[in-house]
Amino acid sequence: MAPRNSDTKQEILRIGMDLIKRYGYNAFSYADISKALDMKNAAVHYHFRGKEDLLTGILDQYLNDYVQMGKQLQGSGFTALQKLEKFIERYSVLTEMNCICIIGSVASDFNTLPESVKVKIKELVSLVLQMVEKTLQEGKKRGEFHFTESAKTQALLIMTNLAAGVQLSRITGKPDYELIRKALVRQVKG
Amino acid sequence: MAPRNSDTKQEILRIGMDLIKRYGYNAFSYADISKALDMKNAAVHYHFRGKEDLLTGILDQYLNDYVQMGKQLQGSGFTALQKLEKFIERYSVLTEMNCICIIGSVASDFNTLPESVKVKIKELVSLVLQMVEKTLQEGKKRGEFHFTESAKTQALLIMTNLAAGVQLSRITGKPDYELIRKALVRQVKG
DNA sequence: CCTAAAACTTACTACTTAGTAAGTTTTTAG
DNA sequence: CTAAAAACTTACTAAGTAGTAAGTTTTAGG
Repeated sequence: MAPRNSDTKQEILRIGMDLIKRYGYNAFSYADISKALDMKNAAVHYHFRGKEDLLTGILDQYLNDYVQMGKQLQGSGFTALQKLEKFIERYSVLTEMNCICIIGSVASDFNTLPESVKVKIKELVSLVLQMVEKTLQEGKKRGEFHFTESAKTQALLIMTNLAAGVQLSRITGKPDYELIRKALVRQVKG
Repeated sequence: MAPRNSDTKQEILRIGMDLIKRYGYNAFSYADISKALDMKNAAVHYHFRGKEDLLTGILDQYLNDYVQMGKQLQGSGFTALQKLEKFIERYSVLTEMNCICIIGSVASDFNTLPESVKVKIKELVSLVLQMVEKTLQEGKKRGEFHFTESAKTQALLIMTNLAAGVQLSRITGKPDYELIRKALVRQVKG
């Protein structure tokens, strides 16, 4: 079913990430992945010893993606607003795909995860929050943003609006996500 | 382990709700409930034919609780701010218990749920949103609140701040929830 | 006390889960 | 061409999953 050309390990990570965003970590199995790639579950175990290792791999790649995005945006000539909108766009895409964000997904399953993964998630969330906070600070300095809360608090507000926005809109419909998205941009613009 | 005096059906609902808030719908089993009540899994099946019926029962009770709270607050002499704070308090308690809200929990598992349950969740979320929206409108009319967004949009912002606030603070720590809580109150006060 | 319904337990089924050991095919490098 | 490492498949296991049928205990009402 899936193209067998490219790196299998990468394919597994891709499928796994999609399943987490679509159904949640505790709702998918090795069988789901192996079926999607038209192989046996033992093949998945060959690349990732256990589900813990798989989740770790998925989180690592997600974290890496963010760092990559951060580097790309750094000194790119983009305004702070453009940077924020690139961040928001990720959530818009999720909404369109009927998915929720990885962070929101693993946050729900958090208490069922092993300690090593919990630590990784903490790192990931902290990194994302710091990136948003930094962009907000930059925007305020440049006179693009005029929010009154601290940059950290405003970053928390934005993160929660987006993370729960995709969750909620999956239930009540996409227009609600759009209302949230537009409102939070107005909020930071002041 | 649990007291066997009161209604078992109610006890099952209580345990089930706790498990959903703590671990998520797809992360608990009938065995978890029966063990907690020191009985056999078949006894749980006696009260709730399947997991779908159980979730429906839990959602019904949750919805009922909200309607009850709504009636209690209606014409109670409480200010709009006090009503809003009573709503927020529910999330503060969740944070303290290391739990997330039912809505956020089932939102993550939404795509794995049967259609009948999805409909019920939609009703539940709509009701909660309407309650918040109504309180916001009342507060604005009475000069307590001064937010600039529409009451519906502001209700969405508050709901997402709180729902994802408890999720995020379970990862990054309770202080982050407090930052969000205080900021959103400032936001509606204007 | 007696009966009948309610609330269970016992004992099971069929299926799915993560995970593994051993063997086979494919790819790669000398 | 060949050896060996990488990437698999086959064929399992042990545990957990929801769910059920039949039998037993408990409870409540006449």
